[in-house]
Amino acid sequence: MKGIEKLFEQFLRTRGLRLTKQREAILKAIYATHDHISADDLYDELMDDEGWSALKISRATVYRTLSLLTDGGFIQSLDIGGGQGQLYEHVLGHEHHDHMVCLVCRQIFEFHDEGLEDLQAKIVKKHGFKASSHRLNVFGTCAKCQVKGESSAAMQG
Amino acid sequence: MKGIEKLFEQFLRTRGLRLTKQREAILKAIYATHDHISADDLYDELMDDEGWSALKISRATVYRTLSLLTDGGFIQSLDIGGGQGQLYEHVLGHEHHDHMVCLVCRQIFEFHDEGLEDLQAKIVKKHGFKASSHRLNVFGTCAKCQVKGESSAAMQG
DNA sequence: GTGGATGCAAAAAGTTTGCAGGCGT
DNA sequence: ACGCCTGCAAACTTTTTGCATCCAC
Repeated sequence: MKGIEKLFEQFLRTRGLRLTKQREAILKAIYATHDHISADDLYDELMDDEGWSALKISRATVYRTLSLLTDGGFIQSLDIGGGQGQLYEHVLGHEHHDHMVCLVCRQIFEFHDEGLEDLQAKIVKKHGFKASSHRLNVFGTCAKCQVKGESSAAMQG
Repeated sequence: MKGIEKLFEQFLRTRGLRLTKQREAILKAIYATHDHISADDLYDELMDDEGWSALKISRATVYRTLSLLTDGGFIQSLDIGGGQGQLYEHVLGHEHHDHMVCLVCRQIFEFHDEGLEDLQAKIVKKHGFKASSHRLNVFGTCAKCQVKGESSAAMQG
């Protein structure tokens, strides 16, 4: 965690950018949650967490910093549809994974399979494409909601 | 193509909805292109194609119909990032595939691999998740842009 | 004729940008 | 002190919605 701040500072330095309190707070906040969070929710969280202090953070700065963090590879965004815009998650200390999105409860589950990654890489390469990243989102119903679904279906007849 | 219109009509009927000229035109337009198109571009295209006729179509109707078509499984949307909103593509007569997005030229390439589909399905099921659909987007550099990249890199260095 | 569908324009939601002043280096 | 960074508010983009009118059935 401290290491990440160091890395961020280095990243900024190499770009001739400055480490400000706002940027630090945003980095911390997004690394403090292990959820997939929207820019707006992150802003709200920062308002709560930082409310007691004199530190003020505007939405604009949140967006600007999020973009910066994405460039630096500290976070990545995903869009799970439903028109709520981008969700962000931190990358460091949280290796690559794919997502299963439950369409009933909107919860997001992560999974990872090395064999799948290898096969994907092989196929893409076969097409002459040089992959730098990928995003696999599976939509459906999670185990919990499948059970709930059955019981409510039974109630309906 | 005629068959698709029939299917759409049936779909509307089962929902107690009506087949209007606007809906027909939008369906045709999205099945006429084999590209991934945004709502706005589709709107523009409709304005051109239908400009000579008396048929008027508003953006609102485009969005409403796109949503209807997605519900009916006639089209599907994807978001390739870059904040240009959703892109749509037709589904019928155009079986499931994944996407490779070239970050240089922004072109989208489609591919499909049965083995990959099977493996994905197996893994997801293993997690107790019931998948209804999935979206795999691979980001990177297409073959053409790799070549271009090399030559421009050579120029710079 | 009736109720769903449309166009228009305003509203929403998410994100970006211009500018004057603040602050990290 | 320099000039990057920030907050603010306005602008922008994409999509949704309210309402009076229109038209498919």
